[in-house]
Amino acid sequence: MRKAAGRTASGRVRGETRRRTLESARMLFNGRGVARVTTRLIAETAGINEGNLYYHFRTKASLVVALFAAFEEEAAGLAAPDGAERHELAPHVEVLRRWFVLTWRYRFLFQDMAAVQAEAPSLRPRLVRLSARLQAETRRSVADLAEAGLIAIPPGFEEPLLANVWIVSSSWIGFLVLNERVRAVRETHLRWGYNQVLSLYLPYLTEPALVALAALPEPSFSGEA
Amino acid sequence: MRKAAGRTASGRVRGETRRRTLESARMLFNGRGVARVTTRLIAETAGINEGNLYYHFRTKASLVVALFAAFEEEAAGLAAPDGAERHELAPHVEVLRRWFVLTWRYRFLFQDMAAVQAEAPSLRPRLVRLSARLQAETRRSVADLAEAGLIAIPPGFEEPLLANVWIVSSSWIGFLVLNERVRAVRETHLRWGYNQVLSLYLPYLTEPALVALAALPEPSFSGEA
DNA sequence: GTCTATAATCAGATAGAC
DNA sequence: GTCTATCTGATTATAGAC
Repeated sequence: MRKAAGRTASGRVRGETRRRTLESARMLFNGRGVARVTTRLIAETAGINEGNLYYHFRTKASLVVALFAAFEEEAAGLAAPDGAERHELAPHVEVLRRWFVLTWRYRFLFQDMAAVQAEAPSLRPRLVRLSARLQAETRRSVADLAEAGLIAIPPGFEEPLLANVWIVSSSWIGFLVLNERVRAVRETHLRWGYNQVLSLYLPYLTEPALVALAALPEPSFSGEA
Repeated sequence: MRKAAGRTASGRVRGETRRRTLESARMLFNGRGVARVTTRLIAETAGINEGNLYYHFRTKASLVVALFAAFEEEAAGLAAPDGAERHELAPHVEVLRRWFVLTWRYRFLFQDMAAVQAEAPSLRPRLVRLSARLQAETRRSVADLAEAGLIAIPPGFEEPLLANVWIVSSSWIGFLVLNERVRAVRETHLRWGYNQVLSLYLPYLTEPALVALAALPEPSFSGEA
């Protein structure tokens, strides 16, 4: 029997095991936190043997690193609006929405940041850089909106606002998990978090911005696991 | 040689070992997270043997539970202003300050909530209750201030604000740890977090409240470990 | 109450056959 | 690439002498 193209000796699609392992790890990390997920469980969930897992990932930390790299790559595509769009509200809001969908898929990175750094200390500078980049882009967004007369932030209020945006963006899930009995978080929850962040900006939006915001269609948070 | 009153056969003050063990555990948990602190390290820090630690605390979880109980007890003393004070700004702000000092001492409970619940699942309902109680008191504070004309929150803005107050109050430390190289956090940091929470209220304070706030003396966050 | 073993468990990781 | 078998080390916890 001839080997099909792109398949291994055991008949699997090349790269499939690696992909499935990462996917299992991501979902398990999201659900129970990095520290409480064993390589055994990841292998089991991926339908492979633990020894095989270690063939693809020589350490548990390298799994975490690989997932972070995937997140980083997706996050790189999330730039603040440019050109003509800079002075409109909608594109800025859209970036926020996309950021929420992305961070949701990798929520363990934010909910469980301490465990992530304990497991893979080498990620620290990359986490710091990511956070810095995103805060810088948020700052630019706000500046763009201010230029366009869509937001008006009194002097001295901007820095605390930006910090709170980051804090709420990365910690709202913990609130839900504690306060509601949220096990499987769904579209409603994602929308809830998004609205929490929006509510931070609300007091500073000008009348035209509020009108534009009300006119926007409800954002979609199509339910990814 | 006669045994001094209140001392054990080995000459220690009664209850001392237990107290020192708890204190060591609290500081280690604050510094490195519950999951990364071993009973060995706690015993070492407390200057006792590991076997001895297990004489005082039969499980690691019971250490966590004991610390939570201590926190709960201190938190019970933190009630929202009552009587005539209800309609003044200062007492409400003072409660916020005291809350910050307290949560600082037990910050591992908030920074590391997942690990706490993993270690001592029985704490879950107590954590939920505590969170509910504090949110209810915040809600009452806001209602009192609104009655007194010190704060004016548009309809629909209150619930998101209250949630954000909780989120920022319990997650601001994570922001600092990621963004600054904060190892030993000090008075400045505590004040920073306090100001972050205050900044959430700021857009809704009325003119008299802003005047009263400006007149208040700088709050003190005397440096506890 | 405090110590010195030591047990029991379990996670991460490796060796080598297939 | 995948599996079986096994090692190593760390960590919680216990038994029993002092």
